[in-house]
Amino acid sequence: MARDILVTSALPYANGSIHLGHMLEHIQTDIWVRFQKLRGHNCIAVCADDAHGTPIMLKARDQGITPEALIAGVAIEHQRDFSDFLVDYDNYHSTHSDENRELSEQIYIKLREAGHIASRTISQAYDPEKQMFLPDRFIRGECPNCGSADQYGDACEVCGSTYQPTDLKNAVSVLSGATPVERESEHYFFQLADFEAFLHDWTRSDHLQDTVTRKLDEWFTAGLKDWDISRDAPYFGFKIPGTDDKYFYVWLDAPIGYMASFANLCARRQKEGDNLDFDAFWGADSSAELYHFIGKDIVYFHALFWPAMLEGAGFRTPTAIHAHGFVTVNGEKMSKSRGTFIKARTWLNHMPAEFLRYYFAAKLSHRVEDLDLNFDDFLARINSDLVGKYVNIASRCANFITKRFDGQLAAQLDRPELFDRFATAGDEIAEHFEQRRFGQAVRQIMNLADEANAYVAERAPWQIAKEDGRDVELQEVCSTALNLFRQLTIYLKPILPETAGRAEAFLQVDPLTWADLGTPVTDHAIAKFKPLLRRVEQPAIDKMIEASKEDLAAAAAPAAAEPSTENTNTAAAKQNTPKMESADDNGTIQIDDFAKIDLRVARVVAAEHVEGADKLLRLTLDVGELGQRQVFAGIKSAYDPAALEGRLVALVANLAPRKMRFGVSEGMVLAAGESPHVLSPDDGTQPGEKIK
RNA sequence: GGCUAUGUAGCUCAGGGGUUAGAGCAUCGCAUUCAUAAUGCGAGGGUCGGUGGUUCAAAUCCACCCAUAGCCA
Repeated sequence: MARDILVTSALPYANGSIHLGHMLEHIQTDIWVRFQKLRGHNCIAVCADDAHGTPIMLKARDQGITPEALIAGVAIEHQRDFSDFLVDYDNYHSTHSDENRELSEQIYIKLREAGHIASRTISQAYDPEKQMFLPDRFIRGECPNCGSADQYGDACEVCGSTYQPTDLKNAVSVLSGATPVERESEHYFFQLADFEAFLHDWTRSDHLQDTVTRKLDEWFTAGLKDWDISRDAPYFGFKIPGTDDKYFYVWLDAPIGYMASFANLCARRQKEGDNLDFDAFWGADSSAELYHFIGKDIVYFHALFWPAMLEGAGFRTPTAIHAHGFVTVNGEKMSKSRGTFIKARTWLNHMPAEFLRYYFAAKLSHRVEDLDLNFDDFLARINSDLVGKYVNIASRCANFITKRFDGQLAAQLDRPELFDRFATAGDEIAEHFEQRRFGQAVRQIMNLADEANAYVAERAPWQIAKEDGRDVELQEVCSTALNLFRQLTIYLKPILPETAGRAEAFLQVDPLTWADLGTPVTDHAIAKFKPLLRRVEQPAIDKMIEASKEDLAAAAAPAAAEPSTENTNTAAAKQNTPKMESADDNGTIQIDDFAKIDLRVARVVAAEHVEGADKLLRLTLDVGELGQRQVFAGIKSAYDPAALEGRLVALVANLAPRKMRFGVSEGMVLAAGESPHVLSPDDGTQPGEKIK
């Protein structure tokens, strides 16, 4: 029976680029989701950018743009990175969205009405110059315990003691250098202790890994405290209903972003005439499954606050939280100076996405453990597993079929019992995938690949080929091997979707699913074999590490004195603040509103028809400093693609990327009229220049 | 500092109170030439972070220590 499954990855924070730490999570989510889809289940994956909080407000301020413009640009970048890593979300949204505002307010109000929200006045460090309250990480001073200089407001990196920011000696604001003053402010608190009994039970009822449950015990032992869910203006986020200058803390509305992204998907599907019911997945009595993939650093948000919020507001709670460890590179924490802080884009510039997918899969377990990306191991593993074992099976047999039998597979197999055993192995492999023991699944798949190669060695088709009268045998042996290869392709498909696609093209079969395991392809024409994967070479790895170092040098210049609130892996720390506002309901807008639209000159690098699309052309645009963009424009009726190449056009560069049937569209080309006429800047402008 | 994890062959990892501790890669030998220097067969290599304890028996349980990672509303 098909299961209804909703899966999420943690929302990446919208103040920086996606890196390998993020990829560990998004890749494992994607593999699991693809596996479920391959098995025929109704599995939906959603994600979003986490767009609120002090760091984003300050970064936008630094760059002289609105937070909206900042997060719109980051959204485009994030979605391109995921898409190019073959991570396929059914919807990718933003926490700064109407859906999220509505749901956040709704949940807050329900919690308040149920009496779970308290308010009281607290005293906090305040920057009199910047006129804002300071999150702990924005204050530095001397440790009250050991006296070490230049320590953060929450903990000393030298002696390890933790304290309140007000305890720091000679404290200064990181933002202005001013001495913080104490100031009082009213804050709102979520009374977590109201849910003590519920959470105690929930955390030990198979929703969590055992180690996570054990870790959470300390929270119960210490006693559940109130959770501060408000922040003072200035803040970038949602205003709390019934207040003028209080905002939801970013961690309040971030997980609600899962729901918002799903709600957004429901609305989209509805427009397409497809019914996807929000309540069927989120209602208190939902029978759908709900899984959150997260990093170990944000366990308590997802395993305590989040279920309590959902319970308190009358929604269903997660089926399970899947926590994972962090990425290390060559045995050490990712390091910018060593060139091992590798961004997703840098990887893609030097290495196929699937190689990282395979390597992560090969080493992932269901446990909360860190995963080491060791490049020597990586190189050996990709080349020997994928090229030497898996692809080699097809590579060494295909030629006989092509040259001696005109590409035709035999009518029956040489060893059907071997084929059957490969199919039977699927039960155990599926169970490993299901339980997220990807490493064990891969190990088992590679054992099968070894067996397939041993079979070929044993039957030695190259020997048979030299002897007259053994043609049928030759054809059957090679057909058997190719059918084993096809089964391995099914097993690897969640991990290597692109390679599987090439293998399907080689075998000339429809997209493979798990259900195809038991039936061999016989009496069937295949295509000429072309290499499915290329080996990894050491120089490519060296170049990637070099490029990561250069990345850092380039980023260091404009970065300025902003403390990093995101740790090296998943999105984490979020903090306080400001005011934005646009308003005006009379139809006019302010110059600030116009400034939100990032209009750019772009040159059409390539234009082509899109197969299956009536109105669209696929444009590849050079946008100067913003790089290349793919845009789908509805101008097929008016333009011959060839005539567009080389032309300058006007591009809305910060339009949220939109996933279309044919790919992701990363912007909008301006055009006028019914049979559209593309607007062109005069000659003399350069791609990437701002239009204002 | 507290807590939760991790520490097994050169590398990456399985295993987990009981015969000689496993795999892949790397190394060495042999075979093979169909294949992207791919494949097959075989060999060498570790006393399982350290110390102490429980037990007839510990890599496997317990305590402490060391190293590493994360979290501390």
